[in-house]
Amino acid sequence: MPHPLPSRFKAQAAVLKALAHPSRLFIVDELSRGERCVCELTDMVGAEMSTVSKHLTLLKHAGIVEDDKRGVQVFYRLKTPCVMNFFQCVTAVRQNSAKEEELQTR
Amino acid sequence: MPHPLPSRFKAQAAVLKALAHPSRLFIVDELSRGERCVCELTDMVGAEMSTVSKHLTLLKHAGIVEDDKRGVQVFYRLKTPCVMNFFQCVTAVRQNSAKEEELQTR
DNA sequence: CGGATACTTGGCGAGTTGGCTAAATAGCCA
DNA sequence: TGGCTATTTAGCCAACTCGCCAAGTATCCG
Repeated sequence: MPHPLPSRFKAQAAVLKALAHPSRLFIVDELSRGERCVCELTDMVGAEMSTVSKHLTLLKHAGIVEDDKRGVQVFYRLKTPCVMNFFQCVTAVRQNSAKEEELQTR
Repeated sequence: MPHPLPSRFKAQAAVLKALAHPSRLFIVDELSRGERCVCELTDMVGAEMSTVSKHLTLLKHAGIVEDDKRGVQVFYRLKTPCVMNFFQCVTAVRQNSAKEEELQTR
């Protein structure tokens, strides 16, 4: 057994994995504009509430969001606002690839 | 059918998904210090070369790295240097969660 | 040419993900 | 209490991921 990867990469990958889904990315983007309850997010995502609830649980376990029960509703909000910084770079990567594809045209 | 998620989230999620694996994160981190050939990365990752090659192909398709064959070797390098900005925020999320867990101790 | 080295591709198996429906849980109000 | 609404949990299944080994391709060199 040569080298075990530093556990730092495992932990970082776990956070990225939590973000690596269109619905979860949408949710994070939406929460960057303020807290939302599960039913609001459910309407916007366009999936079953149980599915959205699972996505939120996953984001919570990854340490990206936190929740807060008020009456019969549960409100979620971002725990680490800088999460949105991701988007800038992800967009840069995408535009880069788009440009490449255009150039290739072979 | 209520709302289809903007395709922007799908594309962004694809990039994050490519990064969301410990070995690939390690590779990207390593490439941020300069180009490397597959055999160098293989030694460092500690997996079969075929496995590392597959990770590199995946990163290439995501538009994160590009390659360059020189003789019998293939060198990979980052296509979008800002990819490393991710790490700062991912680390912040992780420290945030670590703190939470410490506080909870219930 | 044949052989060695560097890499990629194909295929398989174990494990994970993500969606759904149905059932359970919790809070509010009559 | 019962009924209604909001949410989570459980269970199922199809699809995907990731590792390995084996086989294929490409380049260099003798």
